[in-house]
Amino acid sequence: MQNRIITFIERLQQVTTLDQLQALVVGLSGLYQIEHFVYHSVNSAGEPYAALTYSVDWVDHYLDRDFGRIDPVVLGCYQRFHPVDWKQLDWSGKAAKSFMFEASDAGVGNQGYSIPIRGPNGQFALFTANHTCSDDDWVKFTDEHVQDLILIAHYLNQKALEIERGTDKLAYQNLSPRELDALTLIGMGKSRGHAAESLSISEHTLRVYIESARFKLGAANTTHAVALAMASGKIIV
Amino acid sequence: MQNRIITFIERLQQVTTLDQLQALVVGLSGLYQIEHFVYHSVNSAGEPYAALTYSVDWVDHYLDRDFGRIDPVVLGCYQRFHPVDWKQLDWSGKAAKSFMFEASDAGVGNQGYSIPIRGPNGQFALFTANHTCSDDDWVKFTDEHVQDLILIAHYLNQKALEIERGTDKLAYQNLSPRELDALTLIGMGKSRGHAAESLSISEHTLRVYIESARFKLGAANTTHAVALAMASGKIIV
DNA sequence: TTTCAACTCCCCCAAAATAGCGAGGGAGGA
DNA sequence: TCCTCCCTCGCTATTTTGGGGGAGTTGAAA
Repeated sequence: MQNRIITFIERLQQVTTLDQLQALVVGLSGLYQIEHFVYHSVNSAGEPYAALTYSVDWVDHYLDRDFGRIDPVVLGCYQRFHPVDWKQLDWSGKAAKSFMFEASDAGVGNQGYSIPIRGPNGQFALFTANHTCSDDDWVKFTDEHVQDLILIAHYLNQKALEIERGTDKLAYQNLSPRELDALTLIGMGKSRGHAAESLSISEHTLRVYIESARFKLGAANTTHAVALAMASGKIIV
Repeated sequence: MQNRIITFIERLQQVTTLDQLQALVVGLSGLYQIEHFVYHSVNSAGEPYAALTYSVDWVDHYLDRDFGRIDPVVLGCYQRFHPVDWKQLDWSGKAAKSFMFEASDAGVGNQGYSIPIRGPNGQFALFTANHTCSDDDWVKFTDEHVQDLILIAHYLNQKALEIERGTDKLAYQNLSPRELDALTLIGMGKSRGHAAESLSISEHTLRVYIESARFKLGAANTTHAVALAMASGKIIV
């Protein structure tokens, strides 16, 4: 069934707004005869965006309760590269279990398959197929369509980034090489004094870099600056 | 020609070492009748790895001269998500031009198409197809095989990460819920006092969590602890 | 040419974090 | 039962950071 992915790409090419992207994802549901598809993304500024077929109530509830911090799908995929079947995830833990029940009540199917996608500047997105069926049927579906799903995830994210870039108004500040060096060393656990020594500069100069980086990142303190720089992929410790 | 990607995946499944991955990439060259394929990756520890068909001399020269810092392909792809034809990149600039001449002398073809791929913890990889031909022929090839190339890039990176993960020995310490809460709030830029307030505990108690987390993570200070917890996906700020 | 951003260095002092010593109650496993 | 881990709280002294002043060089872009 090569035509479905082609159909999808043809439809995708017509898309120019986030609303249309939402409609496209809803259309996927019909195309593949799968109950739910979810694309959701968190960009470097921490602004979330989603195009999905779940009920509005469930989405509101999810955001309201900040379920992103306990959802095993999100937590599990964040550290993975390869697509993951929900059965492989860690659903033990009280929070995860009660989350699962709530999700189930809200119409989320028992089977899921999620693909993590990452863009520049620490952007992270998930593309999920969700359905209600037996384990065997689900394995059959996923085995048959992994490649389609990977490509759809890729193209969806590409389009989402494309649309967002148009509307992206935050003049994002680039950190200078020295600022990055300083943040990296501090993030590796060195004190200002030691970090300065490593860079062969005075402790004061290092402090200037940290302060400047903090200012550019809008961080409240050094720890925050390191966390923001890491989250946006600017530094790796 | 759906069979080629299937052939590739079949071959990939036999791969268990980095040497075999190298051989697989060389094989791609024959499979698609393209002069060069390059997969190269930089993991979170900053260790590079590459599987490619360029000459050893060129690779050595490239590494020796630290061309990764001026190569327009690397620089351009680092800020992009979508695959990019080399013609779209910025080849102006003295350094880029002389790099291009050197590459050309070393047997690198005039046409290129590169796909950026990103994994967890800031891992970044590039998959490139390189050939010598006319612009028209190249557009024809890329148009026809984008999907194959995207999938190959994805699977190559998946395999590379899989092989690498086998060799990673990071000791896994579990942080308690309160420790995670504390680290998360601190990572979001709160001071100890405010974080304690948010958790409705005394500032002292919060301090104990941070210290305990620091100890478990083997971190030198709070900033380091937050950085380590983020890098290992334990917290999301 | 001017301008601007990045890089480098110095002072002082208040605020915050770290390091050391404690304590006790509750939940769960050996 | 005992032991261990988690959660909670207090005190004091020392070290590290943060915020406020400055000032000079270099190199690239406008």
